[in-house]
Amino acid sequence: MASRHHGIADDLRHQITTGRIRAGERLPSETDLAAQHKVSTSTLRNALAVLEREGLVEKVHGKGNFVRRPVRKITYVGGWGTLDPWTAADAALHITVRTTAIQAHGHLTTLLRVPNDSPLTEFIGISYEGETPHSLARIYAPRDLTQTAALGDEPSGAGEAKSFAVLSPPPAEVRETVCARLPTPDEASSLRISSTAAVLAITRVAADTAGRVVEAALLTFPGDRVDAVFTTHHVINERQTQG
Amino acid sequence: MASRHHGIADDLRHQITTGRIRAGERLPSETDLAAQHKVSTSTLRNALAVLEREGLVEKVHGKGNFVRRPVRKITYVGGWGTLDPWTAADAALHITVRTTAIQAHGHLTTLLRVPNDSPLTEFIGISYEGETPHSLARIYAPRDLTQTAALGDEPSGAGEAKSFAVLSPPPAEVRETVCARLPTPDEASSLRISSTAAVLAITRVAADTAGRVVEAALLTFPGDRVDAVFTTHHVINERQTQG
DNA sequence: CAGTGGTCTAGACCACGCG
DNA sequence: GCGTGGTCTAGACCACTGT
Repeated sequence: MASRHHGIADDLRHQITTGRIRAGERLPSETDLAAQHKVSTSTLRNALAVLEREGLVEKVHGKGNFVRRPVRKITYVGGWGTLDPWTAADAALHITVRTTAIQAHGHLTTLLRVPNDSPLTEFIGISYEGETPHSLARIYAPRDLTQTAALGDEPSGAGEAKSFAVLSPPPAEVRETVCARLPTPDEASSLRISSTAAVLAITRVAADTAGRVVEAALLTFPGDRVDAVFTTHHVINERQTQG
Repeated sequence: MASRHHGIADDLRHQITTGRIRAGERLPSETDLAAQHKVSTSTLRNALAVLEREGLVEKVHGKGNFVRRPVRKITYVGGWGTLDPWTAADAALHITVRTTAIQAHGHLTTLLRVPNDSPLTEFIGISYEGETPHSLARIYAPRDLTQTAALGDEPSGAGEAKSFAVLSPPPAEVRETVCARLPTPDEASSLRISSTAAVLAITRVAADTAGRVVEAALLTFPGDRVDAVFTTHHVINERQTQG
């Protein structure tokens, strides 16, 4: 055994995965667990930290440690998925969106290729599957493009969850930059994940045929809940999907 | 200040980013730092853990805590980049590859769509920029396809570093599944990153026009060193890059 | 208020790297 | 052997949640 706390983590993990302790249930208090395993509370807390990083346990200050509901893997489909973007057409998804009028500044001007202070619409969204958050989105678009087809600010159901897409016609070019990192404290609490768990961050920039950027989306997903898939078709003797 | 150890982390981070302590240098011993900041060693170690997660500090058992060289961001280009895959055509890259003959089993049979025990060639590679590792690759291909154009097992220079591509002609379809997670202990030590830092894992499956899988690659990158970029072009009235 | 987790202490002892 | 980080202890005290 590598170390005492890993052994305890193994034990608890076994109890969780075999259903001895069920999803949503509270674990015994850290004091009790420490006593049961005859270790100090700090050692026991290290064991819990392992499980928390693995996404098996959620700690709630003042209440206890809870077994997380097993993850349902979601697939983000790249390239402005014309198919349903969450794959989870069946999952009971619901989304809350807040819309704000803002002005371009900082990175946004670079992403959208617009001058400083140019008018934008900002959409901030969180999607949930039941109680569990699965994504955070901040989407920006030039304001003159968001008059026609706009995602309403009312919560929408599963079928409409078009990857937070704001525009109806697929743009000519979509460029997605994917990055793995630890969540900011804000993201960790919004997504209810450990601040030491990995998140998948996607920056999606969509442009029309004229090269005008029509949307920039900053998407964040818990790493243990979503994979992103990108498919490229190469036509004979021709590359067509490389920028 | 959120907590004592965050304050100390802030202080040390400031000293590092302003060059007060330079890249590659060793920090004072934990005992000394604890004394300087008038905290217990455990608190000080928590502070260092913060910096380690941020990728600023590398801990080496028995030797000390070292300031990591600042990251040079590398871009992985998706879709079987026909352009240079690392973008870092200028970076002093070098790669070591180990080639083995193995037989398909478990997940590999699914990925490559071959029967159990069918003969494969396995390439295991690590690429370095100077001293710093920046990718791990395990590549599998049916053995009969690896006779002709094979990546030599000799270290190769920057220009040749075709994203560990084993085959010369671009395949008809490339499907890349991207995922953010914490590294396995093996990956953490191979990549010399904290086991609590995020990695970007890409599973790339390439098929030819007949639908035969010609290569499966399992790639792992330190999250703080690489982004992956995927570009999709939609031709008018037609989607052509969606699977 | 009682019960929970969160932070911190001041040590002990072990494991690793290097001369 | 000596200096380093790694693990662990047995507490104290603080902060949050519920009644």
